[in-house]
Formats: sequence, C-alpha cells, structure tokens
Amino acid sequence: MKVRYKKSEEIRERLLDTAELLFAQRGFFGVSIRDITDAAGVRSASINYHFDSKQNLFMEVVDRRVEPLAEARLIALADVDLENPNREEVVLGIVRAFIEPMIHYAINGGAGWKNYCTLIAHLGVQKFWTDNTVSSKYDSHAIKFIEVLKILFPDASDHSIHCCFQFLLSATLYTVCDNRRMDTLSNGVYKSKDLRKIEKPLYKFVVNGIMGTVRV
Amino acid sequence: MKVRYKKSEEIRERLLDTAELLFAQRGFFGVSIRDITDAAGVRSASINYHFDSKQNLFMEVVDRRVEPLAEARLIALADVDLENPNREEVVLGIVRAFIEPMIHYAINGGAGWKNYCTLIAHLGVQKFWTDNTVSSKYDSHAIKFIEVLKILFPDASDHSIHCCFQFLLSATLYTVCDNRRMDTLSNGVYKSKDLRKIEKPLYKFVVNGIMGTVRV
DNA sequence: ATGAATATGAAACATTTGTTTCATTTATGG
DNA sequence: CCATAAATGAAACAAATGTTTCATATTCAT
Repeated sequence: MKVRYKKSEEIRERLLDTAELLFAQRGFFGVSIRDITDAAGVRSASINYHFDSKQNLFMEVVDRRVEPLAEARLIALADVDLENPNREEVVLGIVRAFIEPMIHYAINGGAGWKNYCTLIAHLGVQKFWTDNTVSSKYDSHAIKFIEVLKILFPDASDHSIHCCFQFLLSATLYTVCDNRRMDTLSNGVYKSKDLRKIEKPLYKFVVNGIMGTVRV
Repeated sequence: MKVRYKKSEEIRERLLDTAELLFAQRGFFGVSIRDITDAAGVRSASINYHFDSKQNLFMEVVDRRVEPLAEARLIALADVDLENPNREEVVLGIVRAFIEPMIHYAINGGAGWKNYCTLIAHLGVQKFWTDNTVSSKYDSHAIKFIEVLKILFPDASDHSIHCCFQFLLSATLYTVCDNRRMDTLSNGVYKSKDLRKIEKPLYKFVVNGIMGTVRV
C-alpha cells in the first residue's frame, strides 16, 4: 500500500487548486500541464507522477467537491416540510435546497469553490457530461429533487417537471459562472459577481416559473 | 482590391461550416487547424490563407450568424403589442420574440445553425464574451429587450429586470446547447434534442418567472 | 541514525501545434 | 487564348504539447 508523505500531499492539493483555477478560466484544452505546474511552482513531471495524466487530474478536480455539494443539498432537502399545505413555500424550500448550497459555497467557500462552480457551469453546457462519469455523480442526487417535485405535483406531467428542473439548473449554473454578462448589459451598474444580490430574484423567478409550469 | 474566385468561396464556406461543427463539439482549444482541414478535405495551410489565423476563423464563425439572429428577434419584438392591457400576454410576446428565433433556427436552420446555437451556449458561460467583440454584437440587441421590460414594468427595480433577462437567457442557451442532460436524468424518456417539446414549457416557465419577479 | 519507500529535478521523448514559404496549378477578365 | 491574379500542394518551421526516464534528494517508521 502506497503511503503518501505529508509534504507531498500539500503539493497534490496545490496542483488541484491551481488546475481548478485554470480549468475554470480556459477549459480543459485551453490549459497545458506546464501552465499548471508553472503556476504552482513545481516541475511539469509532477502532474504525471501525482495524477498519472492530465485527464485524470481534471477528473480529480471535478470529483473533489461533488460529494460535499450533493450532501449539502440533500441535507437541506430533507429539512423541507413537504406536508406544508402552502405549496409555494414547499417549492421555495426545494428550490433553495438545491441552489443555496452552490451559491453559498461560491460566496463563502473560498477561491477554490468559486472556481469550481465556474468549472461546473462550463461542463453543464457540454456533452462532456454524459460521456464521462461526471454526469452520473451529479445525476444521482439531482434525480432526488425531480422525484420530490413529482410527488408534490402528481397531476403535472413528468415532462414538465423535468423541464422545470432543467430551467432551475440552467439559471443556477449561469448565475455562478461569473461571465460578467450582466456587467456589460447594465453598463457596469450590476455585477454578475454580486451573487448575494442575485440570489433572491433567482429564487423568486424559479419558484414562480415552477408554480406556473406545473399548473394543470 | 482582392477578388475571390467562386470555387474558392465554396471552400471558405466549407471551412466555416466544418469549424462551426468542431468548435461547437470541443471548443476553440479542443480543435486544431488540422482537425478542421482534414474534416473539410483541404490542406492545412488554407485556413491561414483564407482566414489569416485560427482565432480569426473562430470570430468569423461567430459573426456569420449574429446579424440574422438579432434581426429576427428585433422584428418579432416590433410585432409585440405593448399597449395590450393583458400584461402576461405582452410578456409572452417579448419572451417569444427573444427565444423563438433561436429555437427555430436550431430546429429548422440546418446543421449549421444547430451547431452555432451550441457554440453560442458555450460562449455564454465564459468570460470570453466580454474579452471579445462577441459580447458587444449580442449586447446591442439584448439591451433592447431589457429596455422594453423596463417600460412594461416601471415599478420594478432595474436590477430585478436585469436578473429576469439573465434567467431567460440562461434557460434558452441551456436548452439549445444539446448537452443530453435531460436524457440521462429521465433515463432516456425525454431528450434534450427534442426542442419542439421543450419550447412551450420554456415560455411558460420564463413568463411566470418574470411576472412573479417584477411584481412589487 | 539508518534504510527502504517516496518524491523531485532535469532532461529527453515523439507528437502535435499554428504558421510560413514558395513553386505549381487554377480561375477569370480581357 | 493569354496574361495576371488567386488558390493550392507540399514541405518546413519553431514552439508547445503530454508523457517517460532515471539519477538524485527527501521523507519517515523503525
């Protein structure tokens, strides 16, 4: 059994952090191994030593934060009172359970989490998802949210529920991707970086979108 | 003044089409000049001859369909009766004016348009937008939609309007990006390719999202 | 402190990258 | 058909790519 030295573990993490940043900025193909190792202050061979390949490094970057995010969402989902007769409040609970962990990690989780959210947003619009194990790791907990919505709205069509989740997901990812589009569209008045300010409108929009769509 | 031969023009278009496809699939950095020229059946030097550089080819790919798309949207927007006392109908008109052209190009515009929509969706989540002239070309007509919404809802905050447009845009781009996420989440029952089926829920979701968000 | 396991440094590897060069071929207006 | 401009083919370029090798240095349980 391979035992890792403590100092080596530090370098591994530093490489993961640096790769996370650069992959978020320029994508998998836009970043070379030497870009990462130079930025991390190590030799280029160390990536192949620690991660075997560039592809594998990328997967480890993605994997690293899947579990914490999925868990935070599921814990929040478990806290929602599904028996509450006010369905709008229930939907808000479900929506927040999904969105809030990601937004809050992006805001308070440090640079690593912020970069990670950007990276995941990029992956979200690519087929890459389905060709890789990335998709399945996120799907397993995403399906739970879809199931809950189905139970809450038994008269709505399955398709409309799936669509709602897609729109919820799209708005969330687009919001955390930090593309600065809102900045240019508002002449710098509003910033896509200011997640705290966008959070509430996002909830409102998605909740109303869902309530209006599942209505039979 | 340089005069282009007819046959050469064909090759130029073929290169643009091939580049559009490959860029949509793997992004700018994921595609090499030789990937494109091999797929197009020409020599690798022809890209530098016809487009000077890879970067410039990419810009021409993006530019090629900006105008038609923006124009279709603005024409549809001009057709909306803003005096209609039923505000939900007006919002639907505005929303459709923005979304419908893109969806319909993606459905009926041939492979080129479909690839283009995927490509634009990728660009949508990147800072790339703002670093380039790409952004400005799309912004100029997007702002018109924001302005119309502001007029329609004078009591809503500017910020909420900008947020609404962001969510509208995100759902639209995510929907046309063909990432197959809906396929895996529904075990193959529903397909992200089936835009025709997603179109109506999308309108419903966005209209209700907007109506609920701008309400003061 | 020592020795075996682990990690690093430095260099090299074969490909692939975007681009340039230039002789040859092709197309078009006169 | 001719002359001239435009386009192509084939090769070459330096630089960058991911990965491997191996000698040296570092770590840490004993």
